Amino acid sequence: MRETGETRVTHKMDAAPAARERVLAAAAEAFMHSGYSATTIEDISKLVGATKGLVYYHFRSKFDIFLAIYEEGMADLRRKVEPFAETDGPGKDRLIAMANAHVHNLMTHLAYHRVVQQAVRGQSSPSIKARHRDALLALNELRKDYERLFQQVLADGIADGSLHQMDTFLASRTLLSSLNAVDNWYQQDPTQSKSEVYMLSEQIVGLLINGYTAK
Amino acid sequence: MRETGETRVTHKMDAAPAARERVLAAAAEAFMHSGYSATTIEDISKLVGATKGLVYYHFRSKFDIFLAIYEEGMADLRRKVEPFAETDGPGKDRLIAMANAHVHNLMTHLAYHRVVQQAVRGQSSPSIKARHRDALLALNELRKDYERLFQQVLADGIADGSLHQMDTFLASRTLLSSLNAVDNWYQQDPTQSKSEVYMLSEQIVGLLINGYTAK
DNA sequence: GTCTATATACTGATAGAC
DNA sequence: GTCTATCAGTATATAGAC
Repeated sequence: MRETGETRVTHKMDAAPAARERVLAAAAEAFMHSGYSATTIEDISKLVGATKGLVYYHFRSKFDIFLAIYEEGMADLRRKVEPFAETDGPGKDRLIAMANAHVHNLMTHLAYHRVVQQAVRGQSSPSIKARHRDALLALNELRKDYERLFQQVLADGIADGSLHQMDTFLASRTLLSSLNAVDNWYQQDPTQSKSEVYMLSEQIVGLLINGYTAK
Repeated sequence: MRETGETRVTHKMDAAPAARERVLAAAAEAFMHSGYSATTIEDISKLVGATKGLVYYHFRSKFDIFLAIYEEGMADLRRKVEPFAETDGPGKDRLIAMANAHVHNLMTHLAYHRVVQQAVRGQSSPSIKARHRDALLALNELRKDYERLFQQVLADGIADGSLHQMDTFLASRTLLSSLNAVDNWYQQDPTQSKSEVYMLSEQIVGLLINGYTAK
């Protein structure tokens, strides 16, 4: 998928992150606040505390920064959610665990998540370059793969009777877009403890999976 | 709210819409496909079949076009949904009727709806002008008013026992953002009949309100 | 009312100094 | 590796012809 032959050392976890990672984090923050188009390379470099030269040393183009953020965000999300799809137990329980992992990842990696969401929209820009278009289509495949995890667990839950009969394609679409929609209104709060984040996530997932109607 | 003293003749409904309305519709379409920032005035004027001069004759700035679309879209949505909040009957039934009206409006006015959604995001742009910021805050109040319709009906439903006990603020947030999230994946299809649109809307609302778990 | 021409400013990206 | 300087392209908005 990557045409460059660069060797990427992931998860280096130094005390001072490499410049490349600082650029990525700053760009995610900037894209989150202002959107991709409205964010300038200068915005990003200012956030890093450097100049444009630094940014262009580490990335070929603004779009490449976007791609890197998307890939990293999506890979992390999948890493966190997939294990719950593969456990044993009723489909309902697995679905709830997946949904909680999804929302929790969203809340704790809000910037990265919002960038991924931006890619889902604005793919049909008329003036988009052919090369960019292909890259977005490839990312869309990653998203579809992720969606299939939910479709499968929904089907399992219907089969074992823990979920009611429904169209699993429509249901996965509706559920996932609902989970993602949390990023529209959730705001990170530094005073919020880890357990508070978990509790909020469980409340939201409870409403989404069990609905609003009285039993 | 509007500082200009212009007299706006709304709903003129001529066979040939006024140029101003054609610009608005074209802009909504362009904003939907490419986003606000990536859309140029030239894109809009080309869609109308005219030049930039026309656009700037009817609107002072690109941002003013955005505001006009938001206001019109939000007013129309409220006009369609509010009546269902004010009927008699159990909260659950009213909530379902409101949700259906919301999703149906979204599906049939997709371009306008996506523009409204864009405003909900990207409000915290750092380089935003003070005047624009105030206008966005005013629009946000319209959105909050609309959200209160749902909060009230949720509270009614809890009181009459048709909905289960829950935090109505969190629930209205979760429900509304889920309803709005439909615009991320729904694609208008000219071959789809009116009744098919209604049926799809009811399926989605059913999943959102009743949940996915077996009864 | 609508178009043409243009002023003014900004942005992505490059080249080369250090 | 990072910065400075700058180019080339594009965008908003205006002024004035028709």
